[in-house]
Amino acid sequence: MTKSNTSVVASLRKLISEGRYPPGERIAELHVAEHLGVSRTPVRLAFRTLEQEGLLQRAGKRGYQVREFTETDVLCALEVRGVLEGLAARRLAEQGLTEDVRTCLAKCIEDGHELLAKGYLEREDVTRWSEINETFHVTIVESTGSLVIADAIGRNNHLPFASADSIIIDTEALDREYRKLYFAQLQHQTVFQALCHGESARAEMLMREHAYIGMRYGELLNLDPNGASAT
Amino acid sequence: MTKSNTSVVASLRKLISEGRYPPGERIAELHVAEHLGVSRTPVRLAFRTLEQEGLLQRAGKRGYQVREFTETDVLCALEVRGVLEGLAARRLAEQGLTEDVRTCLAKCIEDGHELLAKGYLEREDVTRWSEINETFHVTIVESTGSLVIADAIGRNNHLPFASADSIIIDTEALDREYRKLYFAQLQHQTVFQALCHGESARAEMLMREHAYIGMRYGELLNLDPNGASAT
DNA sequence: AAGCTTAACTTTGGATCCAATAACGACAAA
DNA sequence: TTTGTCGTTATTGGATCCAAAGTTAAGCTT
Repeated sequence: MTKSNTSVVASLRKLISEGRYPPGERIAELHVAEHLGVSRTPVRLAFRTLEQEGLLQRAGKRGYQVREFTETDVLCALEVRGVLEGLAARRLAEQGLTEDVRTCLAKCIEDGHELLAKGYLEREDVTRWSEINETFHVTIVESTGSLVIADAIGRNNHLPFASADSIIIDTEALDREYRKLYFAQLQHQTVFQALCHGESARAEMLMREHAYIGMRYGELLNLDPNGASAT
Repeated sequence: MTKSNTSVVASLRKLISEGRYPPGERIAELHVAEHLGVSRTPVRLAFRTLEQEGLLQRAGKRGYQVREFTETDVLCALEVRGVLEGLAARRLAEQGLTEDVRTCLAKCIEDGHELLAKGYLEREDVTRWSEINETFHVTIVESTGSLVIADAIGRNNHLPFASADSIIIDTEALDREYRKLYFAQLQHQTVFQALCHGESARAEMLMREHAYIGMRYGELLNLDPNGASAT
């Protein structure tokens, strides 16, 4: 059969998220290799990748085990993602917006509001939101010269989606977190919208209003540390 | 010789950051293997790890190349780190503080102010700051039940330190970014200090004052999206 | 019967071998 | 002289082999 290595990683990730290899369980190279019909070598490579992604962890000195995620872990991962996207959004805003970005954002905002009109996010809505999000993400990546932030987002992306299916999780809490993430993103887009129409003053006001993530980060140099401590 | 795999990763990372394998250059398994006196297998494993870390990237379909970082990439990575630490700090603050955390933070703040008293951060100061930071980081990790954020920070940690040495970078800009990061951290610690003394009102005031990262993130559900757009 | 020692088996890590393929170069034809 | 094609070479990916380390279990001793 001879699958390519990337597909081994994908297959293994899928197996784990499906619960075929339950969290906390030790995972043997040979077993996976036979299961996927490949040699041990690509499996070992896949293990390294999955370890870096955080889906696997070393079991003492001996092999790997599927990492256990608590509910807060998953929610944390979503929060990390939200914060990083906020950072990306801020940098994008600082750089200025090209025409492509504007049209893309307009579409995202439109779709977003439509999705938001529904009271409760169904599972398929989350998927759809994920697609919108993906577009938004790609736009940011392509506009931002630097790939570093995009990488950071990408690195943290697998976690919630891979593990949310495999663990018992309070769907209501998950939904709530998704909504938070979504609202945060909508706020970013709102700021962009203001920027698109050249209303920079209003954009800045919105940023302050939203305690825009990292907004004052660039101003930190002007702060007196002792003053900050004493104020 | 038979080095362990983790040491191969470390050695390779060191070689790259020393510029032995210049950015953008293609890097061959065999060459590295001979250079380190090991077989190709551990090198291949190391390549996967380094790829996930973002230090290597695929060169087309064929092999890897050392990733090139621009100055903004490195600064971006530091900014990512700052944002993530801000998030970690917020969660820690929400959870409440144990006695260990309090003493550790007190020490960090003391050392921090001392370091800050110097006008300009020397290279060795950056290292020292890095150590203080490490303590702070470990404390956060041990206190926070969830390892996810710590992972996220860890994943993005290699980049700036590994590449800052290997590329030509405006040291003044780097220093500026370090200072920003440091000030941001000091702000977090200031908030903690207030929390330590039970001055929750003042802590909250400081959070608002600093546009504390993610502070209002938990309040987003109360916002009317249309209202946010219209306000 | 309980605990310790030892031996067999399991499993990982490293090295080597083989196959596939992309890069490189040489040679020939236009 | 230039370009296209074919053949060689270099390099990666997968499979297999071997060694080392650990785990388990059985047997022996006290």
